[in-house]
Amino acid sequence: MAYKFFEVEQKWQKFWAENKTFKSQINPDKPKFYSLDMFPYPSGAGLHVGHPLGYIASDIFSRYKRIQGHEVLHPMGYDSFGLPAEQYAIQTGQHPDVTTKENIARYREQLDRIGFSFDWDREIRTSDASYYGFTQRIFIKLFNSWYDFDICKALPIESLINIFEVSGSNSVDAAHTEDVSFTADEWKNMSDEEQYKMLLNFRMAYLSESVVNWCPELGTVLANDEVKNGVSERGGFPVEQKKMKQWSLRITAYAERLLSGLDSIDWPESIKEIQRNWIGRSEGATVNFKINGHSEEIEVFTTRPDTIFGVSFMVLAPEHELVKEITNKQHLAEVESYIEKTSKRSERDRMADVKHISGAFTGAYAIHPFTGQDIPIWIGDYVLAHYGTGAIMAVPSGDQRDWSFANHFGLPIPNIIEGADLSQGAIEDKNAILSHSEFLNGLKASKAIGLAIHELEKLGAGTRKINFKLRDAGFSRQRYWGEPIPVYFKGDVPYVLDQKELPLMLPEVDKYLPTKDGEPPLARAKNWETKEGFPLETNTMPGWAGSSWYYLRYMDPTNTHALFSKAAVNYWGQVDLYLGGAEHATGHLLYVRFWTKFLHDMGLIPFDEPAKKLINQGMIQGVSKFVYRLTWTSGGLFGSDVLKDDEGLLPTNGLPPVFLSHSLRSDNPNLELKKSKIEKIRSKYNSIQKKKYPGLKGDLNLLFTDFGVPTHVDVSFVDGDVLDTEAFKNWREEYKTAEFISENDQYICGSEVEKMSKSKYNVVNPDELIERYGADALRLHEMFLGPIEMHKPWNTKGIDGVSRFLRRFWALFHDEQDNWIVTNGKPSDAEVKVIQKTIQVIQDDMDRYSFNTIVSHLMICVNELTTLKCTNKDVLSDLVVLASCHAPHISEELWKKLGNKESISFTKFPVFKPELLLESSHSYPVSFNGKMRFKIDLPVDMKAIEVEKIILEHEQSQKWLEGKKPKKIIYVNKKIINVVL
RNA sequence: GCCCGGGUGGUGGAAUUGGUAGACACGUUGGACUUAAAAUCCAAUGGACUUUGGUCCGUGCGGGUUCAAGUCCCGCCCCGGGUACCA
Repeated sequence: MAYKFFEVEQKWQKFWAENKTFKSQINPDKPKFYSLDMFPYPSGAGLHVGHPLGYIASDIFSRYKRIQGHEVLHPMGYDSFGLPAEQYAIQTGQHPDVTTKENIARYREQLDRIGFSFDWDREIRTSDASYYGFTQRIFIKLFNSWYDFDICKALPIESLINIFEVSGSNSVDAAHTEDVSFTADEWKNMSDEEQYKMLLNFRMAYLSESVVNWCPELGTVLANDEVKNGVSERGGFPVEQKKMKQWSLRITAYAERLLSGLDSIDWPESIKEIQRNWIGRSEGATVNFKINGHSEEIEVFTTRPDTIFGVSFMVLAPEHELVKEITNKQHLAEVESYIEKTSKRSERDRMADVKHISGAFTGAYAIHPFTGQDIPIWIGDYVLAHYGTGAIMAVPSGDQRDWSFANHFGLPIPNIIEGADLSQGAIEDKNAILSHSEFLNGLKASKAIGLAIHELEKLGAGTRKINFKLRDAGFSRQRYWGEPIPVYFKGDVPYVLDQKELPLMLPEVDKYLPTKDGEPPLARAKNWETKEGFPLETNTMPGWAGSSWYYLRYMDPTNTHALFSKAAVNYWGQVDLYLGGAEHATGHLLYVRFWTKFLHDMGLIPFDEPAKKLINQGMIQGVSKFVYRLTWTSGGLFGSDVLKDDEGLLPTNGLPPVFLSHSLRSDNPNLELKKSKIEKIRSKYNSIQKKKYPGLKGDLNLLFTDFGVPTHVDVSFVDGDVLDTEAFKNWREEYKTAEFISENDQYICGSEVEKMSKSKYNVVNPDELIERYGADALRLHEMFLGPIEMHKPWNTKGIDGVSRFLRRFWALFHDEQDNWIVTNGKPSDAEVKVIQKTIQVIQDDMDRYSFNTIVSHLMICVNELTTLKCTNKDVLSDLVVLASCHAPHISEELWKKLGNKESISFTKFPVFKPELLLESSHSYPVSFNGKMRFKIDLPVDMKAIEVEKIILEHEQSQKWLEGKKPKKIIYVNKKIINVVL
């Protein structure tokens, strides 16, 4: 009798749910372990086999930590605010809350079937008011805070007011939007409203008119990380630059800490690298250039102040605020037309057109701080307004872009590099030696940079400066389905709601679209104002708001007074293992670090990084299958060379579609086969058509080189590469009469690895696999596919292997009639060795998150115990525990049958006893000059000198020694012997 | 272009940190059991020679270090990801 996975799995899933087996609590007697999955957005499509991959891995590890004696927090929830539900609402009028709840129910059902050890009592949903009320509370905290660069910490805004009152703005280095300067007296002379407005410049959440990524198609702005290649990440719609008043969070204040914090966490190097690039720290200097005939100065940022003597012109971004000021009359027309031209070009056009050099001369000149020479000031779109200061000093000898610009416009290229040839391009090498550079002559960049800054500082013309690419995070979305921002306006001035008024509930609206005047959907809500009648903010928060702190809420999900209790954060602490996709590198994973640092500064949590260890699970790709429909059978009127009557036109409507098997697509070597098959179809078509259209003259002329149009076919109709033609015919009405040009009586499909998606019909649904093979088999198989971090195509065939393993596992405990055959008593030495070896390797593999190799070792163990005909209870008990993380259902059942009352989750991981593995003899591989030649069995405790003697006298050795004496004999771990000749 | 990863049988992938390359599985082939199929079990399975005892070659390519290299070093090629006038 075979193992009946269906009953067993249902039984235990029910048991775990009813007994709340995986409930976690603050337990000071036990070490804690927090294992977290990135919570899903509940989309309408449900789960495919790719989704649970990470959940299975984290579940395995959670179960492992549990039986290692940890109190494990392993929660799950839903990131349930988001665009798709809203798009669906716009189309159907269905409230996003309704669809979201339906989708969640479906997700839950699917998740439950896989046998996860989640503590469902801690479930959270970001779209629940009981959750987003606290997200709003964090926003208020951000609004009421400022960042002090002197102590590198965010502080309550009151402390900034104190500083202003005592010593004005200049004694403090506060993160800010606009440069301002005032004394304590000036501050005190401001009205309350003036003071309030001034503070807005320093808050961690601030409102500003800024250039944003506007997506007209989606009707909302997008964050930088939501734009890929100039189009929206979701939907791929074009994105424009637009000036809008919107909320931003001052993430740039944390740039330095976000960067240095990466060194303290065990995250994949690739993610850290992406974040480092995104933050984009560069060290250099700002240099101020005076302008001939103007009072203003131009400030530039450069990483190479050492090349200052190579400056031969300056370039401002077309949007630079000084451009209009300094352009003289002769050049005004040209400059204005250039600005006009560049402003029309979208970000995307500019990106596509990098090599085209353009610019215009303003007619103004700057003054070199050291030489006093005149430097022409140009504008050009290769200088970006939003990086650095929006202006550069151009050094054509040391920067390729400056060189190209100079070359294009015939500007001088002064040489400041010893022995350099500048005819082909700039010399960017930092090891080059400087010349024609006064006090920097003969130096390399490494020395010269510091000296140049020093001299600039002496002149008051520059200062050391660190610059970041990271931009503040836009926080307004013109959307309905998101957290309302808890802000109201008195005139133009924003005020936050009092904490007591939270949650600010999402209002009902008649439509989920912007208003006629282009206001966001919330503007449609009735009475969208405070009790006093002040209008509320109509923007909502972006998708990443709720996910930036959810891991903290899991610790204390039902707390109604606070985000979480002190006791809970102190006990559970950081996430120990965080599993999720790498696509969130510059989004979620950066924002969650930002909010964690902020909440840490507020004294709410004792740590300032969210997760110690991060693993990115790879994507499971779909293997799409294709059929190839002969072009002339795709219906309609054909007037091509392919199909002709005398008039050149033939109706092919109603003729059966014909599909060409994959290898017949190529002419060789199957051309003859293909010809004869197509010939058959041709005569058949002719006779049908002649009957149908009696007046038809001539025959169909068919080309044999028709390769067929590749068409996606549902992967469930394909076994290996062979198409189930009957299932295919029943798929769609138009295929009912389909004919197939097969090879060896089989229709072979083509295939390609692609992302899993509904439209490609390559989605493999976990439910069907569970029905057929069981949840344990699915879990084992997903792990067995390969290392967790790797992208890999889904391969259903392999699931037979783990399915067989489960049957063999079951068969260790049962005879053919399913009778229990486990025996008490002392295990044999061989049995002990097998299980001890397995305990050792599985523990090692667990500790390095190598979940795929554990499956192999379980298989090896079961195979070896089967060979030994092991029925010993102690050995088999250990084995069941080892298997319980990957295959919990079958293990739980066997555990019960072994006579245990409690769930296997409450047992202990088997103890590895190395002394039980000691061997009395060992098989030594013997090599000569590194090449393995033979093996020899010898006692382990034999002395080295005796071993050498035996080996050298061995008849096999004579061949290699040829009578000579060996130079050296090398032992590796006393196990491998290499004889050096 | 720049910055990260990676290239191992027909396939997915092992190789505990320089020490018996190809574990484990899929697939394929042959066999057993069956009226038959499925299921199950057994055997073979990197390549080339071969006197059947073995021998040689093999981890993208070319060099190097070492008694010993998939692993370390140098120079290429290819694939995947990130990023892109970032001064």
